[in-house]
Amino acid sequence: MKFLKIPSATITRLSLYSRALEELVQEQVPVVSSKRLAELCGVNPAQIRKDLAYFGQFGVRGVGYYVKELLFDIKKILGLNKEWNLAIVGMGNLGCALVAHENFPKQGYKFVCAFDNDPMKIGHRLATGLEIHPVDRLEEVCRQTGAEIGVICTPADAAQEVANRMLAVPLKGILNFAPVQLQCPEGVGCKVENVDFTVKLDNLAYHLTAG
Amino acid sequence: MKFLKIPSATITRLSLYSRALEELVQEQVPVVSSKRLAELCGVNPAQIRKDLAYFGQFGVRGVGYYVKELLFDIKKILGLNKEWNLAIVGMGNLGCALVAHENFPKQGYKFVCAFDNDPMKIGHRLATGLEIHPVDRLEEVCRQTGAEIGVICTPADAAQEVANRMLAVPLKGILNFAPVQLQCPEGVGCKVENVDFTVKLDNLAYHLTAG
DNA sequence: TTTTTCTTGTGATTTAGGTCACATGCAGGG
DNA sequence: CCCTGCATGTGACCTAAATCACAAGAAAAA
Repeated sequence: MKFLKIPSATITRLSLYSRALEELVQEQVPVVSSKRLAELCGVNPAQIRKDLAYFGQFGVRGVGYYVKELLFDIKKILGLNKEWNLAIVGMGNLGCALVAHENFPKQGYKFVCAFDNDPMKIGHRLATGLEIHPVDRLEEVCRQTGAEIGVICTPADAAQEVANRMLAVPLKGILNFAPVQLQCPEGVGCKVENVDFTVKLDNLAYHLTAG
Repeated sequence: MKFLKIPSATITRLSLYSRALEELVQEQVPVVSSKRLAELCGVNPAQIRKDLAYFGQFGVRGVGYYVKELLFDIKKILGLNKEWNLAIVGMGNLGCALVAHENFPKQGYKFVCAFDNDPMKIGHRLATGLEIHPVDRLEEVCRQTGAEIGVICTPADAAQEVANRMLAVPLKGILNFAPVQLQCPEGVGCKVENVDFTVKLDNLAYHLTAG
């Protein structure tokens, strides 16, 4: 395979494939065809083969893909063969829910530090044992704890300020739950992903209204 | 403007524009150019004009767009000129956080009923006064309360079952926080939107690893 | 009134991504 | 050992979306 720019949609789908494969591992299915996997993920079979082709050859012609092997390979591609350290800012309802959420550790994501500006919360410990630090100390504590990815759960108007601090650490990835478009200076190698349920709801509202 | 299929990416961006315009209304800015709005949203100016062109003409040449008017028009296009009733299933940490989240009412989304299967939770009332019903009664309570959109916050293995019940109500839109690809029968006019932070995190992990 | 400036609206172009279709090659049966 | 069946891998094709570039039109200045 030649070196090509990999569509970001491909990465997103790899994540979906990985999830479906975990399921199949559970069910002790040894082999899966692109056809079957495509059904499970709701995509086109050729799409799967194309996506995988960016990274090498993983299947056996006439047979399909060995589930365990393929899962291992995809996880390796995505960088999920290591544990990722997360820093979270904004310990409101949503922030606390995320820290407690079981899916993160299951996928190898670990919260290593937490921040908030509310004096009532600072110093308090969460159920997981995580202490809440003031946002002032973000750079310092992130470095100490080896945080690699930042998670922003603050209100919209605080998010940019927090993002700036995260860039200063520097964290190289930000998962943003605040409903704002974060402005990241060019060239700073920081990838931002937005989790935007308001936007998703608006999509639903539109389709229910118009289509 | 002729009748064209509208890209779903356009709808997503309209939601972004709407958000940025709310901001501008706050700041009492009367007029905005596509150039300026594009900066705020991190998109191409022509993109904005193209997106709006699907729905009509909203600007004044040489001037720009009147902020309040445009906001009103976009909200109307998205169907946000009414209140939407939400039903939520799965009152764990995440579910409770969402019900308490201030952004939903701000945008005209209102939780009208809540469900869980845990006997410890059923009958209990949330801070908002919302009572938790057993999932068995989903169809009944959804109809009574006029729920229009379903929100799924259950673990992955319960999500499909819940979705099926929602289709039976019938709800016409589902916002799915569970990490599964919900299977919706063809022809049932139900739009599913996935809020998938695991996938977003995986994207970050990939970029930090490879890119 | 005429000219200049500015920004929209939109056809043309480019780019990117998704789908198709078939040759390739492995496995199992006769 | 050969033949048949099956699923991958991939080049060719097709579709859709983003960007460009410019004509049209409004307001302000001269």
